[in-house]
Amino acid sequence: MGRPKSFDVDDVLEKALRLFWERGYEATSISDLERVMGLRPPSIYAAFGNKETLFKTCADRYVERYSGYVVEALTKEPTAAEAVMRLLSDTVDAYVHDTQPRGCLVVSGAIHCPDMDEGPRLVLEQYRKATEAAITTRIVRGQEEGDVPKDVSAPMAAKLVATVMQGFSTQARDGAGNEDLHRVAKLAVEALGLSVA
Amino acid sequence: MGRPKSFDVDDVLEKALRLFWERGYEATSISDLERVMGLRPPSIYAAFGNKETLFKTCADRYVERYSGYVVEALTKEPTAAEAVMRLLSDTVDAYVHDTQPRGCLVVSGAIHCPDMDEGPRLVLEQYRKATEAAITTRIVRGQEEGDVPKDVSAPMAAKLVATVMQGFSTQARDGAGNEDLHRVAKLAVEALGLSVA
DNA sequence: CTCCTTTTTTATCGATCACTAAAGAAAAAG
DNA sequence: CTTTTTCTTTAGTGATCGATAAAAAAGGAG
Repeated sequence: MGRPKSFDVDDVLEKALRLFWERGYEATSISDLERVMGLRPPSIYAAFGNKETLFKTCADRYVERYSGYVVEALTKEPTAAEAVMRLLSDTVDAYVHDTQPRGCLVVSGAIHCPDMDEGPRLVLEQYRKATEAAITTRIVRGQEEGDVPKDVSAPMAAKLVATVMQGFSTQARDGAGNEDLHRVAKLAVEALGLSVA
Repeated sequence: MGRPKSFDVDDVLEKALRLFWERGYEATSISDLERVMGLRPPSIYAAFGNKETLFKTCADRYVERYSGYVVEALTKEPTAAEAVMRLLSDTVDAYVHDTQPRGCLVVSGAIHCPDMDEGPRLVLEQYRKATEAAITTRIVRGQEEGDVPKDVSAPMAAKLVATVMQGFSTQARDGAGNEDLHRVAKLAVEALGLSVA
């Protein structure tokens, strides 16, 4: 019962996500969000709490809707080398894409926040670390299955992959071309030495 | 003639630089700068213009005082492979250092600014691109001098190195250890295939 | 000393920040 | 219909943003 919402929650959330993605947490004001969401402040606060909880909701949405390729790449390929190659390749396509803001919300969305130990920055940091951990797990699996040499340090190889992904976000925002970054991704994987022989 | 300044310009500039380095351009307020510089607003504005020009002055200072290792690494080593190895190694030491803020001001100091086409963000972007260009130049030189295979794409190899450096800034801010990043740097260089045979 | 220049201090400025109280409007329930 | 519930609109809150006007203070020049 009661008066029904005049807007579609999913729709306005997508618009907020796009703005946070483009401008980052701190540089996006409630006033900016009002404009793109087409809502007055009380509607925003009633529906999403406050700016920080709205951002967290958007971050979760980003991971669900725009980062699916990470798990996809790490689970759908037969070898760790192929998984990592696909991961980096799909990352490039996600970061340099005509219909999306450049770069990654998780990497570049909240670098500097007043409090390092809580808030948006920490949420994204946890997502970054979860990604790196997932890569480590995939490489370890490769070693168990025999497609990755045992002398490779899975955590360090994974950290290099994560580092390259994070660097790609800056590169994408600086205007790097899709094709160039694909070549860089290929170079990076070759240097990893993940394939046996 | 006239009343002499009550503060040392170099000294307060260093303090402003450290704060921008730690918190980034947008998250650092004039009020914060007042506190660490020990100055009242009119003194800051009279000496440094406004917040944006103060940041640019700090960015220039950062490059001069804390990024000297880049040119050093690219000019003082006999081969491109050694130059790149030293560059990444010194980058790790610069980004994870007990007496300095973690990460890089040029990479992480101004990700999101209202105007993409001017202001702090653009200044840092230009520094990032200058670094990548310098790496390219060094690798090309290696090819001319015969220590880098001719079939390597210098621009792409340089972009990978720049990407890893940029990723290191995020890694450093996320708490990665100095030793771990050194291992990652070594991995990255090995994968580059810059050495002939 | 007095004058002149520059810097300091004090006290703000208007704009914008994130956020909200209160009243009006739109639906379902009775 | 009236009542109840929920949402939207209007209009603002105090706090902080970057930046400044005006006056007091500290030096050198004469």
